[in-house]
Amino acid sequence: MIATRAYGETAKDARRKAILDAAGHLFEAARSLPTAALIAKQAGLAKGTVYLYFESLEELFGALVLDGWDAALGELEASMASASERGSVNNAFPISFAAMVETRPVLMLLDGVLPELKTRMSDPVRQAFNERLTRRLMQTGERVEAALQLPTGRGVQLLVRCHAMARGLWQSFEAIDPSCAIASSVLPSFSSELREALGEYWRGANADVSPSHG
Amino acid sequence: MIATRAYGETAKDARRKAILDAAGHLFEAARSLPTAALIAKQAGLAKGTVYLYFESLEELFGALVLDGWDAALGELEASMASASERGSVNNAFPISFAAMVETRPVLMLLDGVLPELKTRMSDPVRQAFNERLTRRLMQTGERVEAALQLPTGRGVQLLVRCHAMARGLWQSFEAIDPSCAIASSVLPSFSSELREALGEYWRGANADVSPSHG
Amino acid sequence: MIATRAYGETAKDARRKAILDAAGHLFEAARSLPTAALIAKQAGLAKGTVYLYFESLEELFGALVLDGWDAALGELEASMASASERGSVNNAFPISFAAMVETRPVLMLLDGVLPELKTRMSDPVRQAFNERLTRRLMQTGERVEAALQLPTGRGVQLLVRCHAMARGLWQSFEAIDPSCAIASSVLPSFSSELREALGEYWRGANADVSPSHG
Amino acid sequence: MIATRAYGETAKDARRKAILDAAGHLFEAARSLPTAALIAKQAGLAKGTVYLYFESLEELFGALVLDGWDAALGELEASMASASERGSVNNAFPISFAAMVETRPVLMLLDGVLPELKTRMSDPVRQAFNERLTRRLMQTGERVEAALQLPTGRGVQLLVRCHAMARGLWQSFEAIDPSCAIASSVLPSFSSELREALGEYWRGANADVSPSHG
DNA sequence: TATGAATGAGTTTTCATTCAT
DNA sequence: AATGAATGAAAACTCATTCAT
Repeated sequence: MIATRAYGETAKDARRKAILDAAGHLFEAARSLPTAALIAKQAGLAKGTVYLYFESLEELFGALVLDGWDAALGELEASMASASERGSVNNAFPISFAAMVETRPVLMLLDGVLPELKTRMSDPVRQAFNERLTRRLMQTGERVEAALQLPTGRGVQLLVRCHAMARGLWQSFEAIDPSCAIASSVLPSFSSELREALGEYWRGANADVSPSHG
Repeated sequence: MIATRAYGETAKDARRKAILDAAGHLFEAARSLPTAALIAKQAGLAKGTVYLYFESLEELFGALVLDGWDAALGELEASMASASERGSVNNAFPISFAAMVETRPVLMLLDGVLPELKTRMSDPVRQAFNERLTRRLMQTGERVEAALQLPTGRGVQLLVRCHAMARGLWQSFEAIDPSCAIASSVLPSFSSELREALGEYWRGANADVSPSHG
Repeated sequence: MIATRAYGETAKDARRKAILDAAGHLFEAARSLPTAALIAKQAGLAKGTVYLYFESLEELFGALVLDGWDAALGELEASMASASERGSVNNAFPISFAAMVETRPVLMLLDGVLPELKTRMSDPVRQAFNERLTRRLMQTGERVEAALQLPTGRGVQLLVRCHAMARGLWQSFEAIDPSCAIASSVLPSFSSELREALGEYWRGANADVSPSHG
Repeated sequence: MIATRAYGETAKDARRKAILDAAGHLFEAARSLPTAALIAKQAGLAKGTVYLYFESLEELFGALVLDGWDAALGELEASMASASERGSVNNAFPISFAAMVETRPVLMLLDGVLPELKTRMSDPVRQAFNERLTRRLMQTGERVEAALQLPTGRGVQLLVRCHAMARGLWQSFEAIDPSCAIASSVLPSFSSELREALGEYWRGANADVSPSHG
């Protein structure tokens, strides 16, 4: 019952990925950070092996967040690029963003535990995490600026604000208890809420400031 | 060194409040949920006494959140009412909201641990928590509707969306590591970000839909 | 299977003593520091209870050493005092010292793990340990000076040197493997070795320096 | 980055030596037994390779002790021999012994962990260790006897007793915490303590027993 | 010979909660 | 009502050793 050994960089990357997948699945199922023992079991490995690939659980979860956002932002960039080609850039961003979020509930779930998680990270781990995440966001920000012909810096700004809206709504809505959400009569579903709210924000963000007839 | 006994409802309420205060101070100082032992010590009581007033730590923290939002929303309602009297209702809401949030960092901090916290709540405790929070939000929503002459339901909606923006931005910015926040060059401070973002959202939310010249 | 509660200082002191006893017995039997789980079991308590009385295992073992030496040195002081009364002070010290050591093998055993133990102590725990041990030794040193009419400081010196001889011999001899000791033909038993070696040292320490006819 | 293979006895001995050196340096630096992984890294080898040269870590550390004492005793023998030629044998032994110890702090450090180490050795390893150490000591003992014209057996005896004094003093003094040692006012430094104590012992050990005027 | 990935037993410590006093 | 001693289930992480390559 000893796992096959991962020799070579490719195999090791794959194993690392497998561990992250295991952790992700468990987290999604339980909506709560899994233990090292559980992750190992799910990945078909021994507990110690997990620590061969990650220096601590916090680093592991950090990597999960980072990888998740990397993929999601990549998708977003692709959407923007193709929209840019078709000339229909206008409201593409909030729509693509909402789609991206809805496709990946794990990301929102992970965002929910991030504050708690960061608390427990060691200083260097947290620093590395923050830096990598920031860098990735800024990259997408630049792509957005290019696609929408926005001034420098405006891309990340929009990205961060849309993300904030999504994350905040998620936590109010579906975070833990979909059934007993806030005023389910008034605010029907996370999905429609998100689209509407992002739409409103986007409209305000792109309005000419001058003729503001509130 | 045995604490005076709290006879009668008033005395008991005061003691309950004292426990919550102790927990709140500790949480704010450490940015991490305090243990039962610590809370008791800070409140000058024995550990067991805490459990006379709260059935579990989760319930205690839930009450902390609820009380915090109750006070904050009360303030917000007052702001709206006075703005309404002065006739200057227009952008009063996002400004008051931002002010409210900035005055009470604990609330945002608490919001950060809420997902984790809810995970650990027992079902009935979580249900009660959700219900009370919802009810309180809807009450403020109605006041907002009255002050701004909005249709039914629109008040909570705006409230929830502004809250989402605030909570989401906070978590991106100041959650744990103010120094190493996201792209500090581009996105300077939580405070200014929040005001700007809420401003943009509010403009979009109140624009006539017809002449949308994006 | 819940242990009776130790209410009041006396009961708590007794329980603390019981835990130390349990640890001491286990250590003597296995000649290796017992785990927290084992100590608790031996003492008929839950693991967590041990940590109610000691902040860490290291502190516990430190207390074991301290208590052991306290008792042993007390005995030594008594011996010196009674010898002083009888006027037969001359070689009383090395003899009493040897007797003290032989009666208490645990002390020597503990001395053996002390370097290792100190390595693992936290700084404050180690500091406190060192200070208390030093203080205790100096107290006995003063008593020895009084009984033998020695100049100030000479008492601790003799104490430390005799202790060094005893500890060093023990570690060479019986530390772990009594059967396969060093040259069992030439150096028969720890006990006789110790008496002889201390006798030799004592003679040299009390010789007039002038007529040294080596 | 695969280490060159050690073909032939000489090459293998050299590699074995390199591993021991690595372990020794690490131990001296950290004052605590290094892990297999660390030793391997320091030696520029893979973990598995260490186990080609030593059947267990305990055996490795045992070898470290043995080699250390072998060198030290060799030096002592040389000192005695040269002192014997010059005719100035009288107090040469304690002086040479003290010098030997002071030059090699690692030895004392290793002595400190020996009890702990022996506890963990497997029976055969411990047996072999004890036997080799004994044999080496007896050899030096004989040389001492020859140089000082002592009766058979007296050499090891003196050797063991001086060693005991040194080891015991070291553990009281410098073992871990040089600053906070025992009564630093009364007992100034390990070095001077050792010389004085050995001097006293030596005088007592070589006094004629008959005219003992204590 | 050399490598280094995988193993998993083993340990300390924390802390919410209970309940005898 | 208040106390605080006792509980014991977790959980993270280490590290000597093995063995497939």
